[in-house]
Parts: sequence; C-alpha cells; structure tokens
Amino acid sequence: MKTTIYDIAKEAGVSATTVSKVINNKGRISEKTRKKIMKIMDDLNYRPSMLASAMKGKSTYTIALLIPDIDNPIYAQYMKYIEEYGQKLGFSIVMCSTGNDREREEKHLTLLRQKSVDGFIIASLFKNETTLKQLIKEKVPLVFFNNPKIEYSIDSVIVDDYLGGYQVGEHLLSLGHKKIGVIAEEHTSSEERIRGYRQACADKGVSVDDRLIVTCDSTLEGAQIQAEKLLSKEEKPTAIFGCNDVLAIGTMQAAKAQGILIPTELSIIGFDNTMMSRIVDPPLSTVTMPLDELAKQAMDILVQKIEKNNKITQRISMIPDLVIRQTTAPVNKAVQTNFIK
Amino acid sequence: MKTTIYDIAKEAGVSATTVSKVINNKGRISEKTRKKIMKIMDDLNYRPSMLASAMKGKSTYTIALLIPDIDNPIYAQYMKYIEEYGQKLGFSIVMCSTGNDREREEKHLTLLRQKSVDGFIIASLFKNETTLKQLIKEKVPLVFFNNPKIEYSIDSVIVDDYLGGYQVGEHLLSLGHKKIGVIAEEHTSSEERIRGYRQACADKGVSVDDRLIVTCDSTLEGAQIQAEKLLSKEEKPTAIFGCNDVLAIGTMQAAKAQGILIPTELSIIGFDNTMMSRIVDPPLSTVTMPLDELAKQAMDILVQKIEKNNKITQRISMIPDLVIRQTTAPVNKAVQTNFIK
DNA sequence: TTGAAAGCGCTAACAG
DNA sequence: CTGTTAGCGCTTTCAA
Repeated sequence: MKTTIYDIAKEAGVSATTVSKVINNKGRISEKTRKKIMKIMDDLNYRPSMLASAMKGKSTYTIALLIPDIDNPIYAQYMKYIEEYGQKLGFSIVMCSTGNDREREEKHLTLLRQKSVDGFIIASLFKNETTLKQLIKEKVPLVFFNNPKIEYSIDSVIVDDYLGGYQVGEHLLSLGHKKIGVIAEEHTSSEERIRGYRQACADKGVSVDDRLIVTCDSTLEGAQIQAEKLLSKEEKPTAIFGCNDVLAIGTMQAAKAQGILIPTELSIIGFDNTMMSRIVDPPLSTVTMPLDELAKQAMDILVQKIEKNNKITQRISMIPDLVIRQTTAPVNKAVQTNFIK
Repeated sequence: MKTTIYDIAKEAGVSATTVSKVINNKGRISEKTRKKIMKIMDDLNYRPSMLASAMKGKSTYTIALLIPDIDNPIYAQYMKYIEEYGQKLGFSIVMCSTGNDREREEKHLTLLRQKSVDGFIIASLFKNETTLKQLIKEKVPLVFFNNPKIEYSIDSVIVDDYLGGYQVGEHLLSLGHKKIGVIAEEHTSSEERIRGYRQACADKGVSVDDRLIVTCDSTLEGAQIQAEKLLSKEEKPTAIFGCNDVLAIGTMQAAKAQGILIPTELSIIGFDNTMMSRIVDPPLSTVTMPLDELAKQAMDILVQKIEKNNKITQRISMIPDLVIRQTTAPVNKAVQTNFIK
C-alpha cells in the first residue's frame, strides 16, 4: 500500500488538510507542526500523487512535443533543448513523432488531452485547420515551434527563416552563382526560407529558375534522388541550397556519386547547423539558429499560459546566422564556360 | 465545462455505471442501450479522463525512457523505435535525458513515479544500486535497454555487445592489425564490447596493449582529444576501435587533422551503425543492431509486466552484425616498417 | 441488465 | 492556526 496524505496525517495527529497545506506551502501553519509533518513525510518517504492533485484541477506538469521525425537530427535537438529546460522547470516532456501525418497528429493530440497534459509544443506540420481552430476555441495551451502559422493568432517561437533564406541567397550570389538549385522539404519553414532566398535574388537582380526548385521528403535518399535529377539537367546548377542539413548532405552524396567536386564544381549549403554538418567532408556551410534560446522561450510562453493563465499571444522570432564552412566557393568559371561552350 | 461520464449518463437516461461499462466493454449491457450510449458519446465528443480512471488503479498508458544524451544519434534512435512501437500499443513515451548522472536519473524516477507512469525503460547508465534494489523490491515495472545489469535479476533487452566486440576484433585482426587502439565510453555496453574484443585477440594469440585502451565522454571533441593522444604515441596504433560511432568519427576527425590517411594509414571502426556512419567520408565500418526488434521486445516485456502483471524476468539478447564500409583495410606494411625502422 | 454507493488521494471552502 | 466537509471523474462491488 502506497502511503497517502492520510497516513501522514494520522501519524502526525493532524488532519489531511494540514498536511496538504504544508505540502503546498499554503495557509498558516505553526512552525512546530510544519516541522513535525515534514519529518514524518521524510521518514515515510512520502511522495504526493500528482494524479490526485491533477484531478483537483492542478496541472500535470507534463507537456507534449510534436515533431515530424526523429531521424532528422534537428528535431532531436528540439527535443533536447526543450526537455533540458523543461527539466529545470519541473516539467516532463512526452515525445510524439508524427511524420507530419494529420491522423497521427490528431491521435496524439486527443490521447494526450485525455491524459490532461498541460500543453503542446508543435513543431510538426499540423495542417488541419479545423482541429487547430477547435484547439484555439477550447483555449488549449499551445505554442508553435519553428513552424510559422501566420494566418492564426497563435503563440509561436521561430527562427526567422525568411532572413536565413535571404542570407543564403546573398552568400551564394556574392560568390557569383547564378544557376542555383533548391531542394526543399514540405514544411512551412522551407517555404519561408525559399521566400527569403527569392528576395535576395530579386534584390541582386538575378532571376530565379523555378524548375531548379524541387521538393522531397526529408531523407538522405530523397534528397539524393532529387539532387541527381538537378545535376543531370542541361542547365545544371553551380550551387544547391538544401533547405535543411539532411537535404544538403543528401545532395553532397549525389554530387560525390557523380564525381562532381565540392565546392570547386558545385557549391552546397544547408540549414540548421546540425552535428552532421561538421562531420561531412568537406564540412558543410549552413545556417545556425539559437535553439536553446528558442526552446527556452517556447517553454516560458507555454508555462505562462498554463500557470498564470496568460492571455496575450506572442510571436517571437530570432535571428539565424550563416556558418560558412567549406562547401561553398566562388563559381568556377571554367566549368561554367565549359558547360556553355 | 468538460463533459463527464455523468453528462452522458443523464443524456442517455442511465447511470454512470452503465456508461462506464460500455466504455470498458464490461458486464452485460443490452445492445440497445449500448448503441444509444455510444451515439451520445460520439455526439458530445466525449473522451473519458484517463486521470480519473488511473486514480482507480488503472494504468496511465505512459512509460518513461531514460537515455544518457540525445546528442548521440543512437539514443535518438532508441527513442524513435520505442515511441513508434509504443504508439501502436497506445502508450505515450516521456523522454528523460540524464547525462548518466545519478542525481538526474533519480529525479526523473521519483517525479515520474509520482505521476504514476506505468513503467520505465532504462538505457541510462544507472549505477545507483540502492535505488535499483528499492525499485525491484517495490516491483516497479522496468526493463534495461542495451544496458546489461548482469548482477541483478532484472528484465533486459540487449544487443550482444560481447559478440559485437568480438566481431570487431576478428575483423581488425584478419586485416593484419596488431596495434589496435580502443576508445570507449563509460557505459556497460562499452565494457562488454571491449571484453569481446579482448577475447578475439586472445583467440588469435595477439596480446592487447592496455595503454591503447582509453575512455572519454561520448562526444566528438572528447574522442578527438583521446584519438590525438593515441596517434601521437610512439607505439602508434594502426587501427582504432571506437566503441560507438560518435567516438569513431571523432577519431576520424583527429586523423584527418593530422593528415593521416584513412584507411591506408589508419583503420577505424565504430559501433551502432547510425546515420552518421553513412555520411562521413570515407563511410565508416561499424556494427549494426536490430534496434526495431530490440525496442519491440522491450516494450512487449514491459507491457506484459504492466497489464498481465507478469512475474517472470527475462534477458533477451540479439545478435549484432558487422557492416564493413571503407574505413577498414589491411594494415599498411610500409607504414609499419617505416615506423619500426 | 442496470444502478446506488463507496472510494481512489488530494484540495478548497468554510467554520471554528 | 487547524479541521470538517464535499467533490474532482471514474470504477467497482453488491444488490435489485
């Protein structure tokens, strides 16, 4: 039999209420009884059941994180920082992978609402508008993470993907590239990154060739296939922007397989600055974001909603930063001319 | 106000008991009332509170996974497969990273027990014997994952690390290597892998030089530092066994930094077959394990314990397999002789 | 085939 | 400063 608040009460010769009060530091309790109760709780190794207190309307100190896919190390990183900071705040994180699939997203959502988790951090695509509206109406605490939902009044914490894409564009353009391929994943963040990239091109007066912008599932293999196609086009790109590191690295593999030299014959740049970008050869140029800070903000906002019932909704955006490593270089005139003939 | 079982009962003109019975498919209910109740639940979009039912002694359908560190992709993989299969079984997974730190392990443990999670899968080091014994005594459902605790009668699911180490040893030896460095992480699995490796050496009559076996924290940087030391020894190894992929890849980076050619001048082999091993250049030889199967078994055992209160304890061990890629090659006689002079 | 009543472990009025 | 009482939403005897 697990020890309950009553066991403590009985042992201390007081009522359960009193014990509850000392547990929660509420009301006024004489220092004497408080000490006594504390000691007994300690002796009996008593731990209050969070289930029971949650039933009385308190929070469960559990939040759910929805991510598309752990295989992409960037999502593992989301998890890492969110869990780390959650730990500090006393929250547990339940991990839900969704594959960006609406059904799986919803299944997690309803299941976890039944379990009364306090809130949700959503990095998964989450395209279902009906459900989303429903959640907002029911005031379920949630914050979108690196997943802009500009059409809705919803809390979100994001890196400025648009700016990141712009930086990539500028960088590539400054290196003299004009034929630039883009491999994107089906996610709002990719879209924003591309939007930024396009703007950079527009600002420099370089026209973008839409046929060079392709989408694929966010796997090494998927990217490899798309990159191969891109690289066997007549109007072969001299640079490719992978909208995340996995995509960029898949592209590197495709290039290597075709004997294309990086960065001499092809510049490649990624996004996310995952550990992978440091271990490939040559090390991948990419874009980094302040993930720890993003995670912290997301948790803070959520906890505000949960504990203080905070009503204001905010949209926090952080600045990304280029990390130039060794996969980007000035366009190789020789190759270009050779190709144009 | 959330709809409760009573709202349904009232609407249907029956008692809460009856509703409860149809929810749980218990007792005998006329097909008519059952249909009626079902319909009303559906109309009102009723979802039973798992908190309340958990308070009556039912399970929470939540299990906790303790891992050392998400930064190592192999642990992200553990998470992935466990969560995936958990999803199928209707269980949510709460992720706890511990850094192999006893205090953090215990904090998670007590917190989650207060939250009444149904059980624990432990991949984290977990050296605290007192706590462990306590958990066993209290019959907390738990299974150790790739984390052999041979001294205790505890359920565990592991890859046969000993055999994996043996395979690595055999492979390296068959390539003619005699001076082999080993970089290990502080974890039971590393110890087993080394034990297997030693046995292989013994079987081939090759003596192992203990000064070539070193330990470090499981980071790229840590491994790099240790590898540098190893590679600047007089008795420089011709091959290095990284007890996991991170360690092996850190070693690759150290070698590259020193201009050492892989595999011509130095063979390197890892363990875990993470995605990283495929993207480094040259691709890393390593050892693979049937993670999906391991995860499945671990969950199945745990669920047996939770739902059927299964008493028997089992230790499941699966066979790993060498994946020879391009970082291992026959020892380079030239280098050897050159070195010996 | 159905329901009344008790209770899981805790907290929040309210009274004393 | 402390205790009584009621109740969160559900399940489980036991009786009808």
